[in-house]
Amino acid sequence: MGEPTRLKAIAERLNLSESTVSRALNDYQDISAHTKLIVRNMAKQLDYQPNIHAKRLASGKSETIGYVMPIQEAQVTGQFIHELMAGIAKALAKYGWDLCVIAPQTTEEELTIFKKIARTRHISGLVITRTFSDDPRFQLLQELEIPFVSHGRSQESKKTAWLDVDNELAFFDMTNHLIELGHKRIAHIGGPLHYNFAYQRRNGWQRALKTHGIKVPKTYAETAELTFDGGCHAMQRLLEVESPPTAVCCVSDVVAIGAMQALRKNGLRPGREVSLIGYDGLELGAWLDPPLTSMRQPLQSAGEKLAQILMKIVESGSLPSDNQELVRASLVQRETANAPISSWPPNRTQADNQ
Amino acid sequence: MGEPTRLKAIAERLNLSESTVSRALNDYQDISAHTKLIVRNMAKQLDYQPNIHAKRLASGKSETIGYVMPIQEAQVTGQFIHELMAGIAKALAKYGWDLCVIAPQTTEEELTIFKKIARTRHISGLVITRTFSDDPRFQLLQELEIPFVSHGRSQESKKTAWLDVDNELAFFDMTNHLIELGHKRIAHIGGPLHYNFAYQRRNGWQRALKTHGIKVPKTYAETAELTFDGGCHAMQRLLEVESPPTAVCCVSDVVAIGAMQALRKNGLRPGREVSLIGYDGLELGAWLDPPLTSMRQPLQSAGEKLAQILMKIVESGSLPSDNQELVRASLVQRETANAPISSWPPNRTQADNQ
DNA sequence: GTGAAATCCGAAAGCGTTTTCGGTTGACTC
DNA sequence: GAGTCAACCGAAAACGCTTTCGGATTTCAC
Repeated sequence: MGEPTRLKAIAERLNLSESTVSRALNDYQDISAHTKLIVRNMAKQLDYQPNIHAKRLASGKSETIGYVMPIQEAQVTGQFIHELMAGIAKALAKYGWDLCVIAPQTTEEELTIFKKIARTRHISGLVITRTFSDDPRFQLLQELEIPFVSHGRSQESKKTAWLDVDNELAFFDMTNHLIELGHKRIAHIGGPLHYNFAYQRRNGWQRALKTHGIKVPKTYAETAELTFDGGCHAMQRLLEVESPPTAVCCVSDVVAIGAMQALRKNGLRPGREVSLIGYDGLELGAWLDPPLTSMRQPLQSAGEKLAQILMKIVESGSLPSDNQELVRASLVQRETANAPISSWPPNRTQADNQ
Repeated sequence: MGEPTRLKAIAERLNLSESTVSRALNDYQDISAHTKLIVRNMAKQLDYQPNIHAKRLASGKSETIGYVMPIQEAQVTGQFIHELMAGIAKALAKYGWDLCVIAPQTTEEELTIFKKIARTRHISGLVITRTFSDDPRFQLLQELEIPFVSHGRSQESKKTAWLDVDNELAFFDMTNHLIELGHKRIAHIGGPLHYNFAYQRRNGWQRALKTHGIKVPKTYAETAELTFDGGCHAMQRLLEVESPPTAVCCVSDVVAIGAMQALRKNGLRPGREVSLIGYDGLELGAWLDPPLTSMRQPLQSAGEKLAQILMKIVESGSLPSDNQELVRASLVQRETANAPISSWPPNRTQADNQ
């Protein structure tokens, strides 16, 4: 392909200095419109692409943002991550920025990498996901003065930029949907509360119940690992309480799928005896029998927004005003959320039944 | 955090020149062992991290490889991509290389990006996946002299580097497994043949049948889109042929899951009347009822190997000897592949039954 | 017609590395 | 003691861009 075109080549062809050409291409104010025009035309003609390393060295900017890919701990996060990354990459590409993937194996390694980035500055901003209620990354990144935006909040994120789904509202909506279907015995299978979203989701469920004056036994607030087995066990426990629920709000689709399994093992059909709603809107939920009703948040657009927020922060050097955004999840109606049936629970009392 | 440490700082502290320090850190032969030692110690003490842009500019190397993230076309590729990327990133991190994600929206855009990379050279090598039998990328990348390695082969990949699972062998193994269970009426739901792997997988199935002298009607070779619906429809067609199969080899898990659905709709249970084996080993297969038997290829290690092969190519400037590698998939035994039962197919003839 | 301001561009100094090319030592040979 | 050869290290030139600073024009007001 021969040597790539350099600034010098353009300058020589046009009898201009390299600095003029550079400023013309970067749209400086002290270059005449005419000069800009001929420079740009020549650049296009020669298919000029600046040497990115020279540019970044000279300008001190890296135009690269890093995405911290979560460790392969929870299940089926792949789809989630893929969509989010696609969105991020898309938005960055528009501005010629690069997306660099960081895949730490442990939390300690992650923090070490942050420190390294703080010194090298070859990555000018980070997108982090999978936030915890008590997440050490927030403080460290602020100390290191690394611009970042998180997908999901933390207790530490009062003054940092984030984009999050309104988990509380999502579960409020979800629970209301079940109430509208006629359910009163609505349980919740939540996640470990060190996940910030688990905390919020449980709150949304509780608020909906309270709003409608529905009281449920304490045993209806279950907690599970965010896995198939976790959901399965939690559902099993719910079936063994004195008067089991007629509907369950699950913290994630995977947990819900585990819960479905537990129902089947007990000879019950999801959506008949016990309604179930998951969260994540995984497409695989549609392939189950019966297909899983769920809540879905937009991921690709979330990725795009994350990238935009972060680029703003990097460029301005400070937090822009609209640096925190809450998006609303929407219901994906499939077949596991229906009206309660009279034959369940078997030992149902008259009072419950009214 | 203050200014980062520069080469200069180390040089001044030790009364050495910058060039000596640089060469010491890069392990040049003309620097004494003693000097190297003190330089390295000082570098560690000052927590020196070279400015990557200066380094890349001066050396002309970018130490960055790109991963072309497939477009969101087929389903549940997310998990697949995630694992592969994790492997790639892990291997690269060991050598301080960066992983840059490229997410083209269309095939044309992908090719345009390649051309741009060829000029800027800010990415020194590419990993591509989702290869097609007739894949234009291979020729273009060779023309542009961009080092690359593919996950999966193509007709064009005779002289390029790749890592692939032995699809043919996998389906040979898979089919043999069914034969050993006693099946003779073994069908295949394949994918569109412009996918190279679809072609190979079908061949593996055919070879196993031929090896055992088993003849099946032409109608047993089904083709489906790589989606849930595709699998569902293909299975439906298989159930409608004159004497339906007792077992089906599916080109992917998603297709197999679709096939399961079709079976259920016809009142049949996967693994009882009709055995089913998928391919990909998705963990979600384990959550189905019944859990889906499948074949699994190692992905994380594949990612690592891809990275290693590519780094070698980039560094050596030519193809190393071991630039093509075939890995073997292994059976994930779950519950949809069992011995045939006598009551199926309903109109079974004596000859079939022996 | 003069001075000031505005407009436009070039020279040159970086940015922080790598790498080539010589030069200075000291050891070793005869 | 002159010459040879390693072994080490420093000077300086890249690498290709950005950005500051100042200089040359032109424009404008008076």
